[in-house]
Amino acid sequence: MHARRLVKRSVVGSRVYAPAPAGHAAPLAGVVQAVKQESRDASSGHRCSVYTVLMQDGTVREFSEEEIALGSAQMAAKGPLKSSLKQSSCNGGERDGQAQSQNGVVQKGEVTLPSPEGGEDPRVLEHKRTGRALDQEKDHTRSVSLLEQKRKVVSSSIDVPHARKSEEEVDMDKVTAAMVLTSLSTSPLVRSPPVKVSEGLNGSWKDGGFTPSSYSSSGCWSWSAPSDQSNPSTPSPPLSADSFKPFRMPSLNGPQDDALDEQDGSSLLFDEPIPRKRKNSMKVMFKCLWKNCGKVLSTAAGIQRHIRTVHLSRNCDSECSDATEQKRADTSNGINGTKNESSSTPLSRSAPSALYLVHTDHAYQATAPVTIPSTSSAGFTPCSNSFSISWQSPPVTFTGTPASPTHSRTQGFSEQRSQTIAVLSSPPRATGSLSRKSRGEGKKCRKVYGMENRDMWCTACRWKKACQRFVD
DNA sequence: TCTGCCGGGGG
DNA sequence: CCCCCGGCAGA
Repeated sequence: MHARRLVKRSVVGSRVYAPAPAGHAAPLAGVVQAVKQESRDASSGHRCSVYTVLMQDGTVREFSEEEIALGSAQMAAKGPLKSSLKQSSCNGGERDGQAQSQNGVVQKGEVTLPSPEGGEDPRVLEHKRTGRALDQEKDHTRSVSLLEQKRKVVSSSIDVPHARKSEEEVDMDKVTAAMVLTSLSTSPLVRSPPVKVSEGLNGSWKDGGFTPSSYSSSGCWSWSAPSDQSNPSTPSPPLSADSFKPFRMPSLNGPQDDALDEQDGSSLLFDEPIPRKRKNSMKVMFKCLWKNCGKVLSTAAGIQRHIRTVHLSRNCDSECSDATEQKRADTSNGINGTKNESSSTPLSRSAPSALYLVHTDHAYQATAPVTIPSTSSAGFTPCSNSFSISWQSPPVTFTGTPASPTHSRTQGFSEQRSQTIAVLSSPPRATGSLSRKSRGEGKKCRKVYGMENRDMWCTACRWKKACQRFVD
């Protein structure tokens, strides 16, 4: 991912020549605005990229890599981009390109250290070429070698955009403006300002400092809608795909981007308000993400009722007796469902849903349980002045340290991804001395998935322990 | 006999 | 700590 971004970054902003549209004789020049990777064949590493190009005439078009390369070929003198594109993908034959782009996994050494081979870091070359192109176009007077030097310094650490920026500033004015326009017109997402993870999360989520009351004095973890005035230091529910990431970080072993990549559907399983886009222009809706449901309601109460009645078949507001409730949900949800109920059933009022996606199937896999104090009422609770939602927490035992690096060991099991940290507070089963726990009669992983799908079993089942997924 | 899972053990 | 598995015991 790093690598992919790297390459993209090096292409974005470059001037390219796209094939002439019908009726035009000459290729059109444009500026690359964005690169999309389209993986065609994961096994062979063959990838194709789609380049969004802002054309001379102001239109934005998308070209496949071949097209752009062709465009470049037509303007033989302007080779630079082609060469840099080559690195980025499609011709997966090149070992370098492959190593960098495949699987989105980055071998740190490869990327951050200067290339061992006598020559230059591929990126240096690429950059040099790009730089030359710019020279041609804008009479850039910087010498290539200086650039190279600079580049090498940078490449010995993490490649960061500003290194490039400093050297292309002039050009970037124009390009940046174009990019902004383009992204505004094409991107469905509103880039929300980066959340201060360190303040918002480290302080309270990690290190056992996790306290339900640390977010607001009212005890409600809340956000207001639609005026979006969330307290900067208060983790708010996910606003966009982007804003998901900071929240997930702590639970996903820090800066591993590939870990982030894995997150996707699983993080969307909550009845979260559908991302609000712009101030005053969006209505907050709640979508039921219960398997095969997807009902959308406009109020939290509505969705709450919906879940209770439709999915949980119950009307009680009372003591949603955590454990049993959770078990029920577990049972009816199957693999992916365990998270749904974290919204329908109180899980943790101060837990931003997105953060607690990782859950361990079994208590004994976790460390340092933290007990969340119980509160009486359940479900969504409107707070006083602004519309808000809170997850009231039943006596839930949080097993596992949310931010523990060791906890997020990658195991490659799909199940792991769909786990949620919050595990039921199983009322201490078989309290000590007592005899063997009576056999649960519910379906267990073994029954459900069968021996052939052992991979899909919960960890406990795999270990022949008491099933944690289909708890009776 | 099948199946859940406890307890023990290997790495 | 993670994981596997022998073997017990309930269905």
